Amino acid sequence: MKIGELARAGGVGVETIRYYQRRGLLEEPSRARGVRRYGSDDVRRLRFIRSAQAAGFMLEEIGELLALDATKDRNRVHVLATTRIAKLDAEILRLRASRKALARLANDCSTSTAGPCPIISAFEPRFSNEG
Amino acid sequence: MKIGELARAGGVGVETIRYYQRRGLLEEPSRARGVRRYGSDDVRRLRFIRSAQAAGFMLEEIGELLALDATKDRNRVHVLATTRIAKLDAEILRLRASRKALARLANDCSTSTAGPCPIISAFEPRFSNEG
DNA sequence: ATAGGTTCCGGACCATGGTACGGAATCAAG
DNA sequence: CTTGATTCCGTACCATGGTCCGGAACCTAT
Repeated sequence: MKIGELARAGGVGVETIRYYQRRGLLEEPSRARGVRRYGSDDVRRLRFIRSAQAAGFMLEEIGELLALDATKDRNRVHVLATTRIAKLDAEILRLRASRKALARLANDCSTSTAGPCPIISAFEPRFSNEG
Repeated sequence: MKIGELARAGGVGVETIRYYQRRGLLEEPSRARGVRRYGSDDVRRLRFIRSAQAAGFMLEEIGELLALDATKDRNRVHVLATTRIAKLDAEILRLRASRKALARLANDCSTSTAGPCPIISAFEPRFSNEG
């Protein structure tokens, strides 16, 4: 299996494989006359990376997950997961607050057809504070 | 008012002001012997930028908002806002999906104390597919 | 006048996760 | 054996929003 096949198997680009190797997420495989040869382990590892990414882990954390032992290092894995959940929660709250404020403004903008745009006005201390 | 005072008034760093000027978000103010002098308009504009950022707009969009007229360009503002809301919604859904999957795994990890870590296993096609 | 704090400026650098480039070598098919 | 696709490699570049650097000029207080 050459790099292009691995990339297709994992749904990523060739450059991404090479990037993961530089990052240490994928090992440098054996080579036949200079050309890297991969096996099913590499496909699994690549899919692990994509799964963990989908769960919100950063590549650096994924590197640590890959280095851990599923049987021995459960505590550490659990810490990584709960930390990541906390970060996801914080980010979701932030986005929801933005969403809410913006939705209200957009609604005001639709209902009131005269005067200055409420969205612009809301951002302008000139209108809301100074008069 | 010099750049440092403006920065403090807006709760940002001096470099951020200069960056916004490079980006065209803040105008280059008049100068006294080479030193930029700012007024309350600049503080308002800076606060506008921070407010719009808090609502999830990117700097490029904020540049457009700043160039628009609150009275004439209501339609355009409304489009920018609803587009931004859609992007926020998509991002929130993505994060919530990650959050949900990860929370379930972390819970499994807490409840089952034997065997391989469910979080690692969930990412490993080896465990879930191949046996 | 002089010391210390600010400002000015372009350009480099940070995180994050890739993507693109260009020339050489190698691989697979005819 | 030739042709065209693929691989290899280091390096530069992309988006996004800044942050830092270093040396020169300026500003303020004493």
